[in-house]
Amino acid sequence: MNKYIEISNELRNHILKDNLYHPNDQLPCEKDLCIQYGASKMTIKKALDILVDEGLIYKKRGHGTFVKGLSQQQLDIMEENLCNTQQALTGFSRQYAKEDVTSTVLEFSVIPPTPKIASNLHITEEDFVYKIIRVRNRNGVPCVIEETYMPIDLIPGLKMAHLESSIYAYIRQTLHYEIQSSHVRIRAKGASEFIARNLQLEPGSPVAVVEQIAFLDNGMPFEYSFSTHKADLFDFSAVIVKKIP
Amino acid sequence: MNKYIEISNELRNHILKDNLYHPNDQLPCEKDLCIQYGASKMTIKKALDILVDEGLIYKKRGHGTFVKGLSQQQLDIMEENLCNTQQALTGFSRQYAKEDVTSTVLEFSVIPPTPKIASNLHITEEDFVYKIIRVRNRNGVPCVIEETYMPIDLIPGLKMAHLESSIYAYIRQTLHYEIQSSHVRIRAKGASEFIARNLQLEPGSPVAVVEQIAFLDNGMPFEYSFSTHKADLFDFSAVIVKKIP
DNA sequence: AGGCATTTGTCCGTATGTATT
DNA sequence: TAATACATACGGACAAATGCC
Repeated sequence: MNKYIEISNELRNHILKDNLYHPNDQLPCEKDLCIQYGASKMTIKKALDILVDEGLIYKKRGHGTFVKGLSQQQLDIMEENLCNTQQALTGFSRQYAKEDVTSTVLEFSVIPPTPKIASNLHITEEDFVYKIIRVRNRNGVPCVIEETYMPIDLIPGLKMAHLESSIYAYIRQTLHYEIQSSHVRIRAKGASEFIARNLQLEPGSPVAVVEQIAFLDNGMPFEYSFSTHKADLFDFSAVIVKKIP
Repeated sequence: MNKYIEISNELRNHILKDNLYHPNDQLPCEKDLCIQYGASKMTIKKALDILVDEGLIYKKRGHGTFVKGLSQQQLDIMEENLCNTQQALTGFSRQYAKEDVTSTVLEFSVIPPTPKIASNLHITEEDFVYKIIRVRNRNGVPCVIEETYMPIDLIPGLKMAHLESSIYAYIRQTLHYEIQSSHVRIRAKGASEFIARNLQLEPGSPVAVVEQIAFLDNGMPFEYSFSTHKADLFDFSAVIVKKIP
């Protein structure tokens, strides 16, 4: 593992687990951290900047580096979520790996894409896409319904069995692609009759919809999806840090 | 302005506005960019890494740097949102600066905080907080209702007039504090009777709730708020980029 | 399969700038 | 003013991944 990753992991643990650094504590200055970790200033800076981006600490020029005044609840959320943010890129099955996850496939077909789908998947309307509609159950309870489109050229050989377990595992392990990033858009709405029926809700009940475009590490969008979550099971966290002073 | 910010701004414009670099295009290699911009490798790398974080480009070691296969719609969203993500830290009035924004103050009082509020604002239950409930109107239409708590010690002298315009402007311009970051949590639910009445909705209609803790550049949380958005006016975008290979 | 050139990644050292106390 | 601490920028050495021959 890289040095700056290791240092940032260690410092993060000191804040979130070891209780070595508490909210509002000042961290050792960069020079001391250099000595402590036998690293250069750039390496320490890089390690600290990761924690700044994660929302754990802040730095003030001429002053020092400090832990933010975070509540225990926030610390807990962050401990759970820091990996989770990354796990958004590992698919539903991995995200809830500890729980009993099953899928009910409602539709699995190959169709020509609508203009919107073609555009977002960066293909033409003459290409074909898989259309997949799945209900995801956690511990036997339906909680998300996913409508997914993927270019067949990019993800060849997709079978029903993959849908019932994890498409992401197929992409990673069989096709040897890596997922690089994902652009999400979150909205709320009332459940349609179709959604309501499959999530065991009343029509019009509040649901959260995550529109996602996911990219492979070759820059191509390979998945365009709409995940509709039961409102009371949906919880999305994010940290926004000011970059430009 | 810093060199790496300028370079990254220029490259971003080449992608989003000048149409100089298109989706899937390869950018010049770092060495060439060094020559082109008269900058060192580290500076170019830093500029490019900003665009990677923003979700515009990706890099492959031993191969090069490329624009992602983004749709025009995505490019539009990003052009609008790249500033917006940062503007989440400037408050509602700034965010919708082009539109006619008004506020209706429903409650403005000073109360002792509940345990949850005290914890998230990192104060004791013996401190006091402002409690503010405001309806925000865009072009005369109520679209968000905000329930806000702020420690009176941190934000002294807050008056009704500030609530009717912008609290953030007061904090920045009068108290000379800067907002450093904000932790948000997004959920969906059905509107309560109170929410429904004030947003001119039917009770139970879907709404999006943003729970936010905002931090000053001294590390202290100064605002704990719940913003309830009319579902059809709520739209949140985010980019998730895989950091660890 | 092996070797080579290309390209980005990591890490170090150093110098200078800027904000705070 | 001086000391402190983080920020920017440069250059160089070596490592690791990729594509091509």
